Amino acid sequence: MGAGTFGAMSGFGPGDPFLADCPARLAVELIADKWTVVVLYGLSKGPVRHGELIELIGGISRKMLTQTLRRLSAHGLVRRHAYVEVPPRVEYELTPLGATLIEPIHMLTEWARANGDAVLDALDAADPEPVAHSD
Amino acid sequence: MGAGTFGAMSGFGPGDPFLADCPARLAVELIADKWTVVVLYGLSKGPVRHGELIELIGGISRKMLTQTLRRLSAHGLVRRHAYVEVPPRVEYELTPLGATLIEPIHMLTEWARANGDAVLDALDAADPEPVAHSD
DNA sequence: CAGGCTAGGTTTCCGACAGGAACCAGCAGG
DNA sequence: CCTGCTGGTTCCTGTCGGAAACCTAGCCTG
Repeated sequence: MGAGTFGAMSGFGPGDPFLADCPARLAVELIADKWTVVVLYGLSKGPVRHGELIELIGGISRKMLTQTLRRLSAHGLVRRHAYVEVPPRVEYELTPLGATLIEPIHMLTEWARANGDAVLDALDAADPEPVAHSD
Repeated sequence: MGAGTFGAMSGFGPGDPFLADCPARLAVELIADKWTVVVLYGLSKGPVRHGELIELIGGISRKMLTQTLRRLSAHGLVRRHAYVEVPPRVEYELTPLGATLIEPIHMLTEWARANGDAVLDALDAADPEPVAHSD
């Protein structure tokens, strides 16, 4: 094959986070979750309690919040601090490793803030009537 | 997902991609998919065929690839080129809007490449063996 | 003293979705 | 004639997400 003429497949090497056997794929799939990015973003401002996250995020169930936080904790991105009080108080905070994830996530959310409108506009143009129930 | 009108109380403003009613949340949930990031990354080098993506990604089924590409196409991030040939040839490429997503995704994958090892290490430390019951 | 409250977590049930495999279309070649 | 190549769709099933109820455990209130 020519040099650089067909650049579609030539650019991917064993270090690319694209191939199935690359460890980066695992990390990408780690955060490629419905709630992971939102939860991490919610923790970016400092320690937050369980109930605070529930109300803050809006739409997540207790089960999914606990599950997501447990997974992040298991991956070393979040630290759980359970105070032995009554009523029980549990705070979650980012670990230094988790804090490094805030940067790319922030870029992602910045992109969303800048282009979310264009995405919704394209979605509206592609599917103009999602309300039409003219069956 | 019911985007209820929950009142946010902390330092998150109405423009934050964190609240349920923020359009950026929609965009974040758009890419918070198991395959979306990987597919977009696969398209970042130029037009790619359907079968090429299948082999390149490794692990994705035809259905999920088509579904993911259709969704990205509906959101204006990907453009589909179907050549009327035999055997049929279909190429997908990023739109300019989709190309702007490559930057944050690249940051994400760079983070994954840099910290994926630490994540796996923390995962290994947190769950070394499920038979260790010191309790 | 009994019952309810708070706050985090878990369990159960159910609906939706991801995923695999088989099938379809349409022409070329053995 | 029958198979194969390529992209896509449909069917079936396993798994996952979501809602609500239940649990713990101390304190407050009646």
